[in-house]
Formats: sequence, structure tokens, C-alpha cells
Amino acid sequence: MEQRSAVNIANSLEQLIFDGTFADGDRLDEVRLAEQFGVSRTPLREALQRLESSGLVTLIPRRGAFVRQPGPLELLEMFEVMAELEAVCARLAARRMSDDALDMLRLANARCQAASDAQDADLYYTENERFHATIYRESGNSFLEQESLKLQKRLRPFRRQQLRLRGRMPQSLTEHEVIVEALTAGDSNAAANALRDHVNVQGERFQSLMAGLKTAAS
Amino acid sequence: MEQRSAVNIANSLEQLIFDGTFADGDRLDEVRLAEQFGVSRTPLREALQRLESSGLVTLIPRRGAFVRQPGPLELLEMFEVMAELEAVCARLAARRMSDDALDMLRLANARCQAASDAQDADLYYTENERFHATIYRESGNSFLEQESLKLQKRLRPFRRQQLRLRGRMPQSLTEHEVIVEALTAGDSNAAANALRDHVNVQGERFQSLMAGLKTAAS
DNA sequence: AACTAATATCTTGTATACAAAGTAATTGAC
DNA sequence: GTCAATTACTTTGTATACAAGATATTAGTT
Repeated sequence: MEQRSAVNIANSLEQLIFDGTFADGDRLDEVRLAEQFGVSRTPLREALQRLESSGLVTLIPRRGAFVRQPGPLELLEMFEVMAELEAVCARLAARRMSDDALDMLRLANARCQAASDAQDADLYYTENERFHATIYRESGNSFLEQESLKLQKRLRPFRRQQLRLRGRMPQSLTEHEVIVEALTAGDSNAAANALRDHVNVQGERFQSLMAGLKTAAS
Repeated sequence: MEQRSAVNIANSLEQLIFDGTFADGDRLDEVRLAEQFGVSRTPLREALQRLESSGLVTLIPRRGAFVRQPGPLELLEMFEVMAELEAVCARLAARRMSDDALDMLRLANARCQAASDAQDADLYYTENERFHATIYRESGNSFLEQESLKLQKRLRPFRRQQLRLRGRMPQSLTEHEVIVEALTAGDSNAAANALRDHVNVQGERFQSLMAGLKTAAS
């Protein structure tokens, strides 16, 4: 375990925000949370500061900490950036990737296939993340890798639900194969486009979901 | 002024790290800095936490805070990501940019021209940043805009010195014009490539600078 | 003289205490 | 009865106090 409880608390709070225990706009009471975690206000405040800089919480001076879930517009923007970031990873990876790494990627995709065959959405989700993370890594740029992982993590709660839409897993798999082919051929433009489209599908699905909600609400 | 001194202190420390007052690896003593800023350790620690999450400082548990300047490799990686991020901005802006915004961009470039004519590297630097920031904004994706601005800010101290290399300002200007043309034509691929190359020049210059240092040291 | 072990000192991490700003409630006037 | 103002009560921001881990120093042994 960590030695500084602030990091632990920050991670725990992050999880609680992700899984919806704390909804958007909720105020995070320092004293309540402090006794809930069994610590004093000092480490808890440090945790809140951390969450603020990762964008999960807004700190209003003299007012408190408030959960800040991105709205539909911001989410669309984040999905767009994710798609472009991954396209960049693919573009770089197409030129830099080794044969061994390509084998690893094929293995990751085989695991996705197995999860899809088993109709296991959770497993597919995990293996799919590994597939993508492999491409981040093979961009050969660890700064880019870290940034991609950060955004992937941030979008995780919103991606998760979409995989359960029927027909998405097989479709995702065929898209993966196109990506692997482009990377194998070393065709950076094709790889970038394939990966961008692949990720953009999620953004579009999300968009139509939002549009549906809007229509329903009006 | 801000109400929470932690943010002020964080900004001040950031500046001190940027301008080289604190070098890479320096330990930031909490009590010393606290009395230097005239506050207690509590807000200062919060400032250090902020700096850690923006990557300027490493916090080693029970050991302290250490200035963390990116090494040559990491800087190259960051330059590469900056180039790709800006390329994405250009690609999106090419499709989304309004005529008014194009005029603003031309104006920004005219100011760069004026600074170049006056041989004013500092002014050129400022106007150049505005030119680039305009493209970020015109990507129409404010999340992307913010991320680009963040990285731009982080690379600022390393870019600054390079503009003083002779011949760089005129070259930069002609590159700007290619970018403006591509954006005017709405050619997203051309705009992306032009901006990527434009930023990559700095990365390459930096690389040769590093290589020179390495050779000199051996 | 060099290495190890024990102790002393320093520094970080956490809790508590206090002060100022903000919010809610109660009282008073119209 | 409603609105405003003053007062009481939270809650945040900061300082100080304390505890535990890390570093430095000194003493002892080989």
C-alpha cells in the first residue's frame, strides 16, 4: 500500500465518482469524508486537490469541492481527442513496431475474439483495453502513451456501457483486424485512419444516445 | 488575487522552476519555502501536490519534493506529441474555421511579420504563441484547445531559446503562410502536415542541439 | 583505520486548534 | 405576512503541535 494516505483517498474517491456514488454537482464534505475514511481533514484536502487537477472535482474557494462530471458536449470533445490521439499512436506505431510487438497485438486481439465468442462484455472490455494500450506503447513515445492511458481511463465509465449494445463486439473485432493489417503492412496513414474511425464509432454512438435522450426529454 | 494561497504559491514555484532558479533534482524544502513565502507548511504542501500532478515535481514519500525537469528523451517525446496535437488542431480547424477566424489568423501572422522585421525575438515569441493558440481555438474542440495550451506552456522554456537561432524567424514565417493557405483552402491534410512539420522543426533543432552537447561532452 | 550499530537530529505526514468567510436562522420592521 | 438585517452556526483556509520515518553522527569493535 501507499504510505501517503492522500493518494489512496484520491483513488478511492475517484472510484466512487466513476461508479456513480457521487453524482455530478455533489458537494464533497471534508469533515464527513474525513471521518468516513478515518483520517483528519489534512490528507483529505490534499486528495481533493489532486482530484481537482485531474479534472474530476471543482474547488470553489471558501465554498467547497464539487463533483464535476463532463457534460455531453465536453464528452464528445474528449472522444474526438481520444480518437485523434489513438490515430497518432497508430501512425507512429506503424513505422516503429517490431514483429514481436505485432505478435503481441495479434494475441491481444485473439483474446478479444475469445471474449466475444463467450459473449463476455466485461472480459471483452478488459482485453480491448489491452489491445489499445499495446498500440499506445508501440508508438515508441512514452509521453504519448501516458497521455493516452490517462484519457482512456477518464473515458472508461462512459465507454463501458456502450459495449453492451448488441452487435458491437463483432463489429469492433473486424475493425481491430483492419488495424492489425494496416500496422503489419506498415501503412501509417491507413493505420491512423482505421484506429480513428474505430474510436469515433463510440463517440458517434454516444452522440446518438445523447440525441435520443434529448428528444425523449423534450 | 486568489483567495487560496496554495495556487499563488504553486504558480510562483512554477515560475521559479521555469526560469531556472530551481534546477533539476533540487530538493524543495517545505519549511524553508514556507517561511520564504511567509505561510505555514500546510498551504505550501498543497502547492507541491499541485506541482506534482502537473509534472514539474516528484514527490517521494517521506523523502521530500524534488524538481523534475524532463530529460532530453522526454523532451523529444513531448515535442513530437506537440507536433501531432497541433496537426490535429489544424485538421479540425481546416473544416470548421470561419472566415472571420481566418482573418484573425492572418492578423496574428502579420504581427509575427512585424516582430520579425523588428528583429524582436521576444515579441515574435508572444505573437507566434497567439498564432498557434488561434488554431487551437479554431479546432472547435475546447478540450483539445486546453490540452494544447497546457503542453505549449510546459514546453515554453525550451522553445524560447531556439527562436534566437539566426534565420529561424523568417523561416517560421514562411511556414506560417503555408499553414494559412492550407486552412484557407480547407485542405485538412495539407494543414495538418504543414503544422506538424512546422512544430517538428523545433524538435529537430532541439535534437541536434542535444547531439551537439553529447559530442562535446564525450 | 574502517565498518557497524546505536543514538540524535531532522523532515515529512497527520491531527488538532484557531480564524475568517459563508450560510442559515431568527428577529424586527413595514 | 413578507422582506431585510443582524446574529448564530457551519465550513473552509491556515497555523501549530505531535508522531513516525529517514538521515546524519558518534561511539564502539575488529
